[in-house]
Amino acid sequence: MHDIKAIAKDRDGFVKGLTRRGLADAGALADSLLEQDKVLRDVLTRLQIQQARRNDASKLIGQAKQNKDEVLAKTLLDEVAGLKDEIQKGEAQQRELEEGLRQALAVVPNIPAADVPEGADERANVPVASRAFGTHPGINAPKQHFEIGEALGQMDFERAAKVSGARFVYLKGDLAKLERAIAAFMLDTHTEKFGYTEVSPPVLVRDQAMFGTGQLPKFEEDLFSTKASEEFIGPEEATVRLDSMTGAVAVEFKGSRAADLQKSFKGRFFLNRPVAAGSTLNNIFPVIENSFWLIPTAEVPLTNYVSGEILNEAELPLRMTAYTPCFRAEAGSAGRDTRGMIRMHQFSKVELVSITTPEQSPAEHERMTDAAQEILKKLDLAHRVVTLCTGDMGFGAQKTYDIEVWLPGQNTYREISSCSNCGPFQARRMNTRFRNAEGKVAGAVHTLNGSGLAVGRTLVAILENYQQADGSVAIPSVLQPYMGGKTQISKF
RNA sequence: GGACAGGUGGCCGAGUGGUUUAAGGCAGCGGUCUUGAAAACCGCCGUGGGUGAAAGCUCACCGUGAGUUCGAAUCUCACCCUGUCCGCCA
Repeated sequence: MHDIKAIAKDRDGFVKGLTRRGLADAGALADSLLEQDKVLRDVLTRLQIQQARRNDASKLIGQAKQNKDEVLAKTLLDEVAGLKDEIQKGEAQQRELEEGLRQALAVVPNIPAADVPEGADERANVPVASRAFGTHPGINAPKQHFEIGEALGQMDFERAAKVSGARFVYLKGDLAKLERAIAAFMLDTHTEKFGYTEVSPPVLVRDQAMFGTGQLPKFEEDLFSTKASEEFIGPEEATVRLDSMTGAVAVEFKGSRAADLQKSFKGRFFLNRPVAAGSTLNNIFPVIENSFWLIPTAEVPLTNYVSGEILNEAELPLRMTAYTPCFRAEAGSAGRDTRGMIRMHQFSKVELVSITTPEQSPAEHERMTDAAQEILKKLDLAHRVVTLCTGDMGFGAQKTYDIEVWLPGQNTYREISSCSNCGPFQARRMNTRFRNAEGKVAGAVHTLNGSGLAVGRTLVAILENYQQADGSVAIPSVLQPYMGGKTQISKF
């Protein structure tokens, strides 16, 4: 989330940054935001003058009543009689304008860092030569990971489809154990070598956490949700109208939790008998769903760990790592990567999150990328690193490195990690700040996140890079201790 | 899921409609005293916003949101969270 004051101070920088990202009308957006802010401040200024007058008068009324001076009290009461209405109107206006501005700001993506290359899509990403590692293994007629896994009898997509549908998998035997070994190896490396604290976080979270890291409100269709409970809203809290011409149904919520209800209303109704077009609809009720979200990445619970807090600079950087399942709806990916384990509705990942100061964050970003690469180096898997161009970066990122591992079976590099510096963007959404050495609040922290690494794709990479001519798969030496000393995986 | 009790500054804690501008204490910072320290004493000590060149003036915030009132930490309603007991449960 952007700071409106920062936009006001540097409108051109804001417009230039968003234009670099590919936004067509950044100038108009900036003007609209600044205009909304101006209107809000005008309302505030007027309202506060009225509030100050009311406060003074109320104090005097209190004194007068204590002195039994009913005449003076009455005079003062008459004086402020009209003020109450105006103040309430002003407060309502303030709420509305603040909410409007907040909503408008909530969907604006982060500004790319100055050293991010400009471009429209992944073709404009720029390799980081100094971070390239390894050589492609010479494998004769390499197989793809699902061919290898299925031939081993330890990877089963058909049964997963029977039970859960497309984009799920069963791993069995040594492959199931290998997944666990990979995760344990990653966690041990990050905690022991890089000082990350291992965390086992919640994987179901509230709206507010998803808002904090930027998945909501814009990317709801990528998420899965649970239905924790549902509620039928009666006529005291909702009015339902059916348009007799178009048949369109309109719902208006009222009462003290109207705003919450509006937010939780997903367009479902409960009917206790058929209704005809007309004005009164007493037998149709809106259904409110109270739900949790399934995390698409552990970035969400790890980053939100510090939401709403003021941290001491001395305790930064905060480094956390977690091994969790991740759930993604993959809306809009229909037909892409349909075979194999590359794109799943459920996969596991070891995540890295750092909370730092603005001064530290660029260095921390490099360090985090080092930590992620260290895993691939120890596994001796060839890979390259690219700096994402402005058009390919995620919503909350100001700079992102993708790590792409070589997959002989696919004869290509595939993303296995994405390390992003989000700057103060998420911290502002979460309201996480820090106190400097002098004890003064010194603004929003910077947040960073990166995969360290995607466990499923790491397993894919091992299968394809360590495949043997006889159909077995060699186990990388660093994983052998985690596999009970085994050196290879074979059919049985 | 049921019953009850709670939620006040970094922490503890007082406060049931009107000089509350949130008492008091602890911790922290500065000072006096001291050779130095401790003690004692004095002062400072929340966040965000509006306005302003600044000093300052001012508004909001006592779990969250709405409401009653000239005036709300205090009264009303809803929600969230915590604790204890009961029930269920890996």
